[in-house]
Amino acid sequence: MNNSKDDIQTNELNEILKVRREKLAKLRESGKDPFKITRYDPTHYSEEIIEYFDELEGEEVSIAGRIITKRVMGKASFAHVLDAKGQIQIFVQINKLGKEAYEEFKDYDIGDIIGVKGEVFKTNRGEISVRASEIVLLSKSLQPLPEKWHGLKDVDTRYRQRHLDLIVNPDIKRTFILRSKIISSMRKYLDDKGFIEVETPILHSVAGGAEARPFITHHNTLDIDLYMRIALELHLKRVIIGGFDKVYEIGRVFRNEGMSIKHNPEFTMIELYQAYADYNDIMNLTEDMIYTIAKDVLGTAVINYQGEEIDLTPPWRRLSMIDAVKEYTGIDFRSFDEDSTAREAAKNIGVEVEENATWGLVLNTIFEEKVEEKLVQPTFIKDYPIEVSPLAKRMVEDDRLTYRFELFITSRELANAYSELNDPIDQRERFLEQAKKRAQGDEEAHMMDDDFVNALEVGMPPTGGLGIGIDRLVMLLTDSYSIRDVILFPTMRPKE
RNA sequence: GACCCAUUAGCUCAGUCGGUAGAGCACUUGACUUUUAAUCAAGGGGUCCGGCGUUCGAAUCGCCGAUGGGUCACCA
Repeated sequence: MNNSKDDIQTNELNEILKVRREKLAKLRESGKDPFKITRYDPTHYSEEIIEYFDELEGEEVSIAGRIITKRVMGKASFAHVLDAKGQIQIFVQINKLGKEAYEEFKDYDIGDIIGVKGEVFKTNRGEISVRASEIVLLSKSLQPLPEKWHGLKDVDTRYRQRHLDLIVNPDIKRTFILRSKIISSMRKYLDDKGFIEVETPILHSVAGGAEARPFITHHNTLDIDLYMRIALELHLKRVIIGGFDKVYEIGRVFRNEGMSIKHNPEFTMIELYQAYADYNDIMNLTEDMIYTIAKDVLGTAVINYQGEEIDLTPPWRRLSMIDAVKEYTGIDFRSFDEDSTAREAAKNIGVEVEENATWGLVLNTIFEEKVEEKLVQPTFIKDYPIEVSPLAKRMVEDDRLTYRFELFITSRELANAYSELNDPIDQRERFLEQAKKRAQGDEEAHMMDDDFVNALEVGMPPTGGLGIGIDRLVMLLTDSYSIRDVILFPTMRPKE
C-alpha cells in the first residue's frame, strides 16, 4: 500500500538498513513473508539441551530464538541462537537442508528470529550443537545489533533501548530475573505468614503517608486535580481499621523529586501492616524476611555489594538514634533537653542546623550527617524524634521520640517502620502542625487528610507497619551500582 | 538546581601541533562442508551531538544549547 512512501524512506536509510529491507521485500515477493507466521513449537530451551546432552544426543529437538553469530563456510555454516535461557550453536549443511533452504539461510541476518529443528550432537571441537534439518524464519530483524564482542556500553542507549541491552548484555538479564524472584519470594514469605495482598488507589486526592512532593494529574470528568501516590500507607491502615489484620501491597509510588543513582521518580515499594504488633515485632519480621529472601534467591545470606561483604544473617544490630549519635560523635542527647544546647552541640562538631531547630531535629540532622554513612552492615536505628515522624506512635518512655525504626545497609536507608499512631486526636494535631509547615512553604510537609483521621476515629488496633524500597533491595541483592540498573525503563528526558 | 566529564560509521573506539575522517566488529561481493571473536580477497558506509564565532583552514580552539554520566543539594 505504502510502496512509494517506503521507497522514499529506503533511499534515506543507510546501507545496512536498506539491505535488510530489500531482503524482506524479496521474501515477501516469493511468498515467504516471515511476519505472517503466528507460532512455532520449540521442544527445548538451549539450556536444557546443554544440561541434558547425555540423554538428548542423537535426538531430534526444535529450538527458537535470535541469531547472534553466523559463520558461513561455503556449503556449511555455524550460527549461535539466543533464546530466553541461553544460547546454543546450530550447524547448517547444504546436503542436510537442501540447496534452496541453505541459500535462504545464507541470507538471514544476525538479529533474525528463527526456528530450528534438528538432531543434537557434539562438534569435533566439543561444542554441543543442533544439526539443522529444517529452519524457519520467524521474524526478520531490520536493524543491526550492537557488536558481539564489546556489547552495548553507551548507557544512554542501554536505558532508552533496553531491549538491545537485554539482547547483548546477558548479565543485565540476570538482574531482572533476580528481581522477579525477589518479589515472588517476598510474596510467598508474606502469604505463608497469613498476609493478604491488597490494591489501593494510585490516584489520590490527598497525597499522604510520606513527606515528598507529588506529581499532579487531572481527571477530566470530575474536573479535579489528583495526585499520584507518594506512599501506600494511609489506605492500608484504613484496610486494617476495616478488620484485616495482616495486609500488604507491592506497588509503584511516584515522587516529584531529584534523580540519582538511588532515586527514580517512580519506584516500587512494599508496605505491610500487622495489627496487634509493635515495631519490635516488625524488626523481627524485617530481618527474617530479607534473610529468607536472600537465602531463597541467592542461596546465601553473605553477599557482596560493590566490593563490600554484607552479612544478612539475623539478628541485626539494633541501636537507638540517641545511642548511635553518642557512639559516633560522643554527644549524649540524653544529658540535655534544651533546644539551644542541642544546637550548640551540633555547631561544635560542624553540623549546620536551622536557627530555631528543636532538640529532635538537631538529633536527626546529626544522625544523618555523621552516622548514616557508617552503617554498612544491617543496622536498625530506632526511636526517631517526633518532629520527623508525623505518623508514628509517641514513646511512653520519652514523648519527644516515637516507636519508629529505619533499616540501614551499605549506608543506605532500605526500610522505614513504626508502631503506627492510632490516636486520632494526636494525629489531627500532627497534621495541623504539618499543614502549618506547608503553609510556610515546605512543599514536602504532609497534607491534612480528614478521611484518614476520620477513619482513625472509628478505631485502629495497635499496629506495626513497614515500608521497604524494593528497588534498593534488588540493588543490594544483585550488586547493582545504580537504581537504573534494576529498573527496566528508568525515567529519561525525551531526546530532542 | 550547581559543578565536573562525555558525545566521531549500526556497535566499540583511535584521531598528534588547527591542515581534505581512521581501525576492529557489523554490512555487500567472491572463495571455503566441523567453525569458535572462523579465515582469505575486494568493496560500500560519516549531520565528527546542534548552532554561532575565531581562522586562509575547525572533529580539534571559544561561546551558547541538547542529551547522558558522575559529584553535591533534596529525598527513599
